[in-house]
Amino acid sequence: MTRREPLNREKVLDAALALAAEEGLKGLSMRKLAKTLGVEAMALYNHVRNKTDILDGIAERVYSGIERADPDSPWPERVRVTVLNTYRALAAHPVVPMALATDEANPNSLQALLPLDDLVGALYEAGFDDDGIRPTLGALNSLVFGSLLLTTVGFTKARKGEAEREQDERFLRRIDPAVLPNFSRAIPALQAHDPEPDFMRALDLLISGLVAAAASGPGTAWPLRGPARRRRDRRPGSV
Amino acid sequence: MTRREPLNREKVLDAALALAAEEGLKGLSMRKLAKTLGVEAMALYNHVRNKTDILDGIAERVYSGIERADPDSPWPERVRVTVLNTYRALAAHPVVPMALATDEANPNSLQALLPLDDLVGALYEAGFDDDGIRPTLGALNSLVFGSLLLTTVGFTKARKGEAEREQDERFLRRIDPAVLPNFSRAIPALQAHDPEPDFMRALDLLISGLVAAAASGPGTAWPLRGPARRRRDRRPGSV
DNA sequence: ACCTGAACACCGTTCAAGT
DNA sequence: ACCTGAACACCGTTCAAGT
Repeated sequence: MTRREPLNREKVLDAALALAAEEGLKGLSMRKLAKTLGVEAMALYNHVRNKTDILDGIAERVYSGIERADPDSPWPERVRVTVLNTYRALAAHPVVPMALATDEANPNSLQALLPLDDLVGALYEAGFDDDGIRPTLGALNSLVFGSLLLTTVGFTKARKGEAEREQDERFLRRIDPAVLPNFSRAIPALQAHDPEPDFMRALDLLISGLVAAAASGPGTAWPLRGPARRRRDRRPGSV
Repeated sequence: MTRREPLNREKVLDAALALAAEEGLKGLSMRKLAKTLGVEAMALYNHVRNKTDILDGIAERVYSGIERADPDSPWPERVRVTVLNTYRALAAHPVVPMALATDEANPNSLQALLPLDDLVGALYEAGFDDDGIRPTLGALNSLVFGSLLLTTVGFTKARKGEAEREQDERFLRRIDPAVLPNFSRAIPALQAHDPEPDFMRALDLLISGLVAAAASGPGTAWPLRGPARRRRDRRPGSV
């Protein structure tokens, strides 16, 4: 198989994204990737520093594809749209959140921070101060990553999955309603659904919490506070 | 080095937890694990089915160490304490959320589902119906996993970290306040903090959203709904 | 019953060598 | 300038062999 044009970084990243979509993060190896490009593994190192560089590259690509929200919309809507668009971009390429979570990739382009900047701006406008920004942003980011990882999990095996699914079935049948009364009642409702609508509802739940916190102003921004295992009537000074 | 007593499953799991705490999920290999036990890698297979079995085993251990909430406390407090205790148990052993996220482990003991059962019970009591349980539980789970993964990330490198930290510094200095005005303003506030208090505040934010949704009753439980990218003046079914 | 050595099929990466 | 082959230091796991 002769190749007219030589390889380049963009072609390597294209192929990496395609291979990862097929086989997941584990299946994305330098050797297999090279094979899809009709080349030996070592040839890749002429166009890419190492595997981390590839993962950083695809993360950067996916991040820069995030649509930005209308800057004139009210802040809760801006939060909602920014976070949802981030979710959508990452959900389309599950390798990226996976690689970020395992620290195999790191977001390292400034452009990728634009949606984050929008988010921070919306939160400032909502009235959160510097100390409220951090946990609030953390909540939004965690929701995105957590949702992606929990629903994306096993997406590699998902297609092989005959035996897997049967094992899950067996596990569910072993559940004793006497020991797990609530969970066993919820099992039918917890079966696989389209993850995006569920994410949207979860996000709205969180945003309604943000709205309540913003409305109550500083000092009372976090209801329901108190140390975890001790009862306390006083609420130690928040924000 | 002579050993009086032979190995057993519990000792293997102990050593695995210890090695993973030192070296992270990547550092936990069968060969290295065997070495810490003064044995060859292949000896482990007499006590454990394979590596997945080890990861399942430590996940099960950590999960069964989750303290349960007082069943007589009001439902929002029960949600808060259950989720917080889950967070704490997993935060003490970051390999576990990591292994679950990468699908290298799967929770497969019924006992591990007890906290989840408590959570579902609290949500039913709050008035969520079957269709509301799923996204609500998803939001709580996602918050826990997302928070753990985002703050745990790089915990392996964290101790090596001189060069790493310097690189982060350089990245932050490259940020142009003209292009990322909000984010650059927030940088000081976003610097590393103790993650647990931030998690608690994020959780309280979400719970206040749950309380609002529960109070508004079925049918209007999710404020701020509406399609993502279209502007809308009307807000369907707000609280 | 428990452990080991050699082997197989994989990894990422380096280095000298080819064109 | 770009690619390759051989090699190094790793993986998880199987299998026959040792005690």
